[in-house]
Parts: sequence; C-alpha cells; structure tokens
Amino acid sequence: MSPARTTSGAPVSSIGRGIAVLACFTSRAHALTLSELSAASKLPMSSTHRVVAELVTGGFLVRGQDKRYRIGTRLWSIAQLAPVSEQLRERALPTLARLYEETGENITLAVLDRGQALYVDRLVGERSVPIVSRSGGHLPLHTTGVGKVLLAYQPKESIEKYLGRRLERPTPYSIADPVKLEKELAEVRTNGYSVTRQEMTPGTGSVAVPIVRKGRTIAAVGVVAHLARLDVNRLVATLQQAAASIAKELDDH
Amino acid sequence: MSPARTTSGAPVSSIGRGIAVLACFTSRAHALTLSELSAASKLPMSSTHRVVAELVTGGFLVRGQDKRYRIGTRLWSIAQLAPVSEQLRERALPTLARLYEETGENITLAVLDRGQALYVDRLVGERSVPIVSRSGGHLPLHTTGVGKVLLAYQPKESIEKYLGRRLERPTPYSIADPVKLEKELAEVRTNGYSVTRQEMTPGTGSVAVPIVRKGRTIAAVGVVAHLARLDVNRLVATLQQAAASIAKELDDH
DNA sequence: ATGGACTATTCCGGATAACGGAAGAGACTT
DNA sequence: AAGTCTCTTCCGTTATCCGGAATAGTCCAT
Repeated sequence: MSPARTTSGAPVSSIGRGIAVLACFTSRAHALTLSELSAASKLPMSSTHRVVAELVTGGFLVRGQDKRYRIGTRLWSIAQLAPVSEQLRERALPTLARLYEETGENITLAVLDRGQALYVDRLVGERSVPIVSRSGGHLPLHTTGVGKVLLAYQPKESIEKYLGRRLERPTPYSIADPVKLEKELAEVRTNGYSVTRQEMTPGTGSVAVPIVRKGRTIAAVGVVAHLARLDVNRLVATLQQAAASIAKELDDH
Repeated sequence: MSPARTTSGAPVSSIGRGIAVLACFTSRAHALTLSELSAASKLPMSSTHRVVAELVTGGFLVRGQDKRYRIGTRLWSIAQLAPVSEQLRERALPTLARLYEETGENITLAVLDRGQALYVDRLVGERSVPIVSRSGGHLPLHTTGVGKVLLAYQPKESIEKYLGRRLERPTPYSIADPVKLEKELAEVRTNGYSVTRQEMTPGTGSVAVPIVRKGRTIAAVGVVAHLARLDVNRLVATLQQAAASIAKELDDH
C-alpha cells in the first residue's frame, strides 16, 4: 500500500501534512485532542501522532495538561512577522484605539485574502453589539462593510469573477443577486464608503471606508454597531479621518 | 552520505526543517531571499529550495515579486488561534486602547515565555518615545518593566535559576547583579508594581503591574515613556485599574 | 471486578519521498 | 566575455517517513 497517498484527497509532503494538521485549528476550537486532529486532517492516527509530536518538539504546538493541543507561542511569535501584522496592524493600532474610544463601537480592520475579507484586527466594544468577525478569521466580501469596500475597489475582472460565484446569504437581507450587488458596489465607489444593514447579523449594521495607498485600496476600516445607533454620516467622517491617518502612518514608514 | 544528518547541529525531521526555515524570520528582517534562508537555517541550497517550495504551496510563505520570501497570511491566520492571542490579547485590547488614550504613552502587554518576556501586544504612542519591544518579540526579564513583574511573581526556584544565569546589560543602568536584582524583585512584590529607569534604553523608563487570575500572575501590563514624564504614582494607579479590568474580562469568559 | 468503547502510544517491515551534491540556467557586474 | 552571484533542476541513494496492527492507558456502565 502506497504510504503517501490515501484514497481521499490528502496532504502530499511531510511538511504538507504538518500544515494540514495546523490548519485544523482554523475551523475548530482552539484546543483539540489527537483524535480530533486525526479526524480533521484525515490522517491516520499513527501518522497524526508522529506529526504532532514533531510539531510539539518544534514549539509549534503545545499539549496542555488536559491532553489537548494548542497553538504554541513559537508559531505565534513567528507569525507576528507577517507583513499583515508588522506593517499594517501594528501601525494602524493606535488609530484604531482612538477610533474605539471616540465611537465606543466595534472597530474592524480587514484586507482582501483569497476572495474573502481577512480580519487583521478588531476591537470589541463592551458597550456595543457582539460581532462574528475575529482577528485572523475570514468572512464573505459581500455581506460585510469592510468586504464590500475591498471588493468595490478591485479590478473589474476580479469583481465579475466574484459575482459569478454562488454567493451565500447569512440573513434574508444579504445581497446575493449579482446585479443588485454590482449596483451596490458602484454606489460604494461613488460614495467612498459602504453600509450594511443586517446583511451578516440581524439587528447589526456597519459602515466601512477604504485605506488607500499609492492609489490602491490595501485595506478597509469599519465600524460595526447596533442598527439603531448607526449614524452613518458621523461615522463616515470619523472613519475617513482615521483611514487617512493610517495611510499616512504607513507612508511614513 | 547520510542525507538527514549534516555535521553541524542541524534540524532532524522534515517538519523540523520546515520550522527551522520559518524560524529564520524571527532573528532577521521580514523578507528574506532563498540564499539568506539557506544560510540562516544551515540547510543546503537545494534542500532549502525544496522546503521553501513546500511551505509556499502550503501558504505558510509567500514569495514577493522581488524574489524575497515573507510569512504568508495562512500562517498568520492560524497563529491568531493561539491562546495568547485569542484568550489574552483580544480581550485585553479594549482596555489597552483606553489606557493608550488616557496616557498617550507606549502600552505593552507581555507574558512569560521561555525565560523571557514575550510581548503579546504593544501600542506605540506617536507622541511618546520609540521603544524596542515588538509584538511577538522577546526581551530579557530583568531589564524591562513587564519582565521584572513577571519574574517577581514566579516560584522561588525559577527566580533563583534565572538569577544564576549570565545576565546581559543593555545599558550601564541595567541591574545584572543577582543580589541587587533579588532585592529589586522583593520590592516589586511588596509594592505591587515595577519601575525601570534606563535599564533597557537610555532616556526611557517604564512602570508595570501584574495581571492576576486565580492568584497567579499570568501577564503584565506596562507603560514605557520618556524618563522625565514618568509620573510613577499616577501611572501605577491607572495601570492597576486596567489590570483589574483585564482580569475581570478574562474571568467573564 | 469485568467488559466494552474510546483514546493514545509503540512497533516495525516496506518503499517512497526526502536528501544533497553536482551541474545547469539566469542575472548582473567587471 | 569571463566572472560572480543566486536560483533551479536533475538524479541516484537510502534514510526516513508511512500507516496497519498490536499494545497500553483511560473512562464509564454493567
């Protein structure tokens, strides 16, 4: 029996297996047992056992006293050197902090990543509504404020490619119709900001603006708040100021 | 010639090699060429080439148009699920934001990791002094405010073990003498906070307090500011309030 | 206690996929 | 055109990874 190729679509190289094991954490809880990892990665138990052991000795995984494995600080520490972290998050953080203090609402910062909105950071307002986004997590482009902004300023082909997909509708208010969505994106471009109302979470709305550098939209900042408190005009002004401040911070190196 | 074991102390398993390559980024810039990686990881060029290629297909590395490799968003995204990120940083962030707005100075949050202070987050004050710490980076325990706090509340054996080490002195003000340092730590315990003055960076001082959960010091928050602006009493009060707020946030789940 | 269901760990023979030296291909400088 | 880089491909060897199977440990119900 060929050891590397199990019947179902499984990892390829040794390193690929390691990555596959680590990737299990993205869709699950932050602590997994060996058998959960084996099931999620679709690797045999004995293989999982070995791979996990190697990841532990490398400091990429840690096993708790509860026999569950967690992401190790070594991995986390290395990841902080990713451009998205070191060159965007770090520099935007003070501005996000100010934004948070000014509004008291949830603040999100996202970039485009593989056809989804990747949340680079978020500040969860204690006195604001609970939100589904999470640092490091992905959400659809067409159901989130930051997502719409990121999509709207993409090249035309990319947009059409996205519109051609089968778009999910988390709520009845989600805009999944390509024609309506395209109209919405055009509006975003003329306005310079996006608004969502209950398109991701009932009772919740959001406003977002692009962060532009050298003419290119590299990220988006947004506010997520209770629908009733969504004072669009005021928020847009505050956000645009913040976006400019972040862009300046990035340019200043 | 045995393929796995080169003469010098080199990685062991295939996954180990992958980790070794990724670890190169910690001590260097955020973008490295293939030959730099080969040199830093002490792997032959051809091996490095293969390992890097596997990491790229796995999304853990990305090669820029400048032929330099950077940490990929996939790795970063997974790392955000580390307990230190998801269970500490995220929950402390709003409080750190408030702290930042109140003081206008550099705010740091750190945990103990392998005998060093691991900076979980930092907010760099624009109108404050530049600081050496960096999210994901490590600094010595005895030359930083947060470090001293983290060390002071360790079990006695751990402290003695640390004092037995050869301690570095980044500045002439750094306290490297075990006896003096032990006295300093005792003071930290009685006061409930630590102070540093030019022990890491000339002209800069810091104040830090522990974040206590279930009687254990799990992290430390600190302020790093210009020596002349280091109003210890006021900062300690503000920090202790923040630390309590973070502890509460952690307990509330 | 006994058994069963589960998870985790160790063993081991077989063959694959990882290994790295060597040579080739670019790119850029002298 | 020769030289010096860095990067990429090739390829024979075999060490290392593979995963089934058996063992050990854990927990719960009977």
